[in-house]
Amino acid sequence: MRSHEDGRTASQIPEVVVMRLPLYARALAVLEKESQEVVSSNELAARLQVTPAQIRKDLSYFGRFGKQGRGYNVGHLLSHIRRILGLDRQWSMALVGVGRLGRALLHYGAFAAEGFKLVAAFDSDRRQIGTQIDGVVIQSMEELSSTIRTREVNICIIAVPALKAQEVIDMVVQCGVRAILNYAPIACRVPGDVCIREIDPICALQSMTFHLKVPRINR
Amino acid sequence: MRSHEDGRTASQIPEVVVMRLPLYARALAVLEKESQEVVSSNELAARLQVTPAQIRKDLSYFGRFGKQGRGYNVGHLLSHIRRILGLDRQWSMALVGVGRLGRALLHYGAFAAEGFKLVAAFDSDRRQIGTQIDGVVIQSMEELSSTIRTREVNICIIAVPALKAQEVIDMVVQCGVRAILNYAPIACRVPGDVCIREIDPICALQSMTFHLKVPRINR
DNA sequence: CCGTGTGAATGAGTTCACAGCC
DNA sequence: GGCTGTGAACTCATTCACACGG
Repeated sequence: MRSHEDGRTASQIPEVVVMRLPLYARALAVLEKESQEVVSSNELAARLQVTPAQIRKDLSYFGRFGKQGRGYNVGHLLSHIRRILGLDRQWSMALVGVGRLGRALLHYGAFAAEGFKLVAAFDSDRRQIGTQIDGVVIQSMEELSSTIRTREVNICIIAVPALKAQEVIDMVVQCGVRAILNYAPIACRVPGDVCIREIDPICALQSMTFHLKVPRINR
Repeated sequence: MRSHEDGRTASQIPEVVVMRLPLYARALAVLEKESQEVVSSNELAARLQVTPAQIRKDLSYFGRFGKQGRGYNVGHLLSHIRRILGLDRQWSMALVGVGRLGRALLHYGAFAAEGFKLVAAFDSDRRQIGTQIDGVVIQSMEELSSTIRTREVNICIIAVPALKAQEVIDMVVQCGVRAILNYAPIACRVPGDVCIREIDPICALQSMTFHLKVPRINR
């Protein structure tokens, strides 16, 4: 269904592989904190509940990081993966929609801890504009375009009601944002060169109940 | 020919298919609200950014819901999907971990609106125990086991720190919970008959930066 | 004609299995 | 002996294309 090639951007690395790298990075960070120097694909796989072959194959897309007979140096592999993912720098994010969910996200410390800095927040509610949450001043939607450009925002978090989401997404895409973390429960349309990830707990719940439905045999 | 919705064996339906059904349900609910009576796989696909064949194939795992030359009756298909997913009933959830994130989840109205009722909340922080948030009294971890059983909790939401998550998950699994929505940033181990879904915005961000990394050519 | 339902064909992703190196 | 890196084999998922029914 992908509309058409835009050659240049189209990475030949499977998206599933890219999505697993952060998991590897996280596990390696734990090992590093535990002062473990070397890890085998077997050990890493056991921690992550995947197969060792999966890890080796995934890594092989990017280079040869291991030593035969020994395994991977934890620190080296971690910094390689971080560089591959672009985690060796800070990223600037803007939040659109400062309702309950948006406020919770503004307070959420883990983004900054991982190098994702929330530098701006926007809402259409006049009463909120000008107020400050965790050091971020809430701005009007009219200011969105100029602020995103001047503050060089790379990523937008969408936390507006479903009905407004597509419109807001179109706006931020128009401003040159190419990565969107979408909390709105909607299947939205973005150009092929824009990356979007959905956070949708309702869908997650609704797909789990499919399995619960069947009555338990041995309780 | 596939076994129909009430088979009781470990489902032979691909998990990807199950995970798409909630999206179909959501789109159909919108159409129903718009008073549209009939929809073709083509139209539905256009709304959801998937292929029409995908939708038809997915639905064919569960039965034959359409009419040739016409399409699907919106209301009928929606109620079929809801029944397939087990959304034609209420589900009881418990929240473990009432930190900032947990509190935000307790306030979140959409769960209840979709038939997922938060009936209990647990935390290890003594100061919080006994206090009430949105009608739910926060209980101690010691009460978890008995409350989950007496209140017949089907689903647990995990919102505890990463270091505590596996331990808490083991506890709730021990209490017979077979569905877990995990907000803790950890790859956790559950028995094969337990369904778990991860909500992990950090991973989502970290996999998007892979694509951002490449400098934009035409800004 | 139009659109579903579905085998068959294609494509993507995972696992196997082993050569090669430490 | 142990473990990586990787083509080949295999499994799983998506798309095609068309027979069939409204």
